[in-house]
Amino acid sequence: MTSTADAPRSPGRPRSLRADEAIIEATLDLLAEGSTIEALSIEAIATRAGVGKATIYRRWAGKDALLLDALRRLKGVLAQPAGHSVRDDLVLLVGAIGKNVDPRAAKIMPCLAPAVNRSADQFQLYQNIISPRRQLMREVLRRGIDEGVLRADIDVEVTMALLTGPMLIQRVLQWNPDLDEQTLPERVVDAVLEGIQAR
Amino acid sequence: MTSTADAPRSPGRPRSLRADEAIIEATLDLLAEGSTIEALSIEAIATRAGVGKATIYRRWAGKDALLLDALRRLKGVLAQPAGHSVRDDLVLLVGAIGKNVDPRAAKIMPCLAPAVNRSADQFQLYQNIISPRRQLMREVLRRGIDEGVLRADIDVEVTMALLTGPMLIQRVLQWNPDLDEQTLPERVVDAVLEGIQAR
DNA sequence: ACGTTACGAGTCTGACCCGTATCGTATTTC
DNA sequence: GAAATACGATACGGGTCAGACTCGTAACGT
Repeated sequence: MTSTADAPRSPGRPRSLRADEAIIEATLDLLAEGSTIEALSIEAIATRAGVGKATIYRRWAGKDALLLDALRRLKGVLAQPAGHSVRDDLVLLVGAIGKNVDPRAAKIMPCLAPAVNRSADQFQLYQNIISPRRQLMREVLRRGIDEGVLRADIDVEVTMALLTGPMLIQRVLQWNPDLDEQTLPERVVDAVLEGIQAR
Repeated sequence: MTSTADAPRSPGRPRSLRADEAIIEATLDLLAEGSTIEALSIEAIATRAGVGKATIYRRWAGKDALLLDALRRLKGVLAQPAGHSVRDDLVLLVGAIGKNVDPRAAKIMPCLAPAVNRSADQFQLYQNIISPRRQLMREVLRRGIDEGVLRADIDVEVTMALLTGPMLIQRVLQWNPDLDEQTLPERVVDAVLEGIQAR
């Protein structure tokens, strides 16, 4: 959506790539600093980026379009499971939940929760981001079943929720301040693997 | 914070209880209809409640104070586990997650996620609401350990996250649209009890 | 009856914001 | 060098909102 020029040749001054960058960065910075999505104003972004408002409107139709591009920048690379031990792969994937390359992401993510449930567009964007990660975990679980490490009768989708949920509520909602986030992935995976029932 | 009169005796016209009620209800209605917390204006609340703005400012210092009172109203009664089967009690508690007496609660809850992480006050309010529920689940788990139904070496806090997380991400974030919310509590509890590992 | 306080409705000032337009200037192609 | 397009800055009309204020009225105590 941005101005990546594959246009044949345009006369006149070309758009500044630095302005593109500055606008996106300013948007993410402001969000990470505590501004909520709707409190975020184009004016504030322009000021922060050292850019005129017109420069923003020349590139994006409005706040939504800009946010879409800005948030796209946030989604980190997918974790790549090693493929040896199912248990270790799951620990890796669970540990990667809510952990993006950009440190600002952690602050921004909780803000998206409301938007996600109120706008179909944003819900779609959200699903686009998480569904490849779900797929990754799904494959590891299937592999575990094939290898006989996991029971064949488990519900894969429920199991994914089982693994993802605890990590997500902790990282996004700070559900239980006393839980140690560092060791949580390991403990979650092991607990789900072994169950809690006496036997 | 409201005007519940335990003041000795005040001269003049007493505050209208109906106004209190109408204001709170209007606030919750507007939130449930899709307004976000910060898009919510005192003016809109006053209009909706059929009340003058001054009547609101007479009772609350500002939007935050009003919201605090309004949201307090939302938190439903605690589910009361029967105390017979640990498994059934857990299903009950897990099923009660995010299910409040007020149907508006489901729509409003996701909006709180961002607020919770940005304001210490609201984080405290949030913890106040969920910590008694956590305690309830903790007791059931401890009972299970005492009765020998659950393993003695489980980490109770992690186990609670295990049970709560999947339900919460589903109800609040609609994490996986394909998961059936009705049967989820049962399936989560059983999966956590039995584990997914082949044996 | 009278003072006190609350009521709904409305007004007013000062913010802030959106999205557009218009400056003078800078950078590119032809 | 001329036309075209970009730039940052700023001004604009139109809008919403917070809070404090003012009405005339209503409900309470003494």
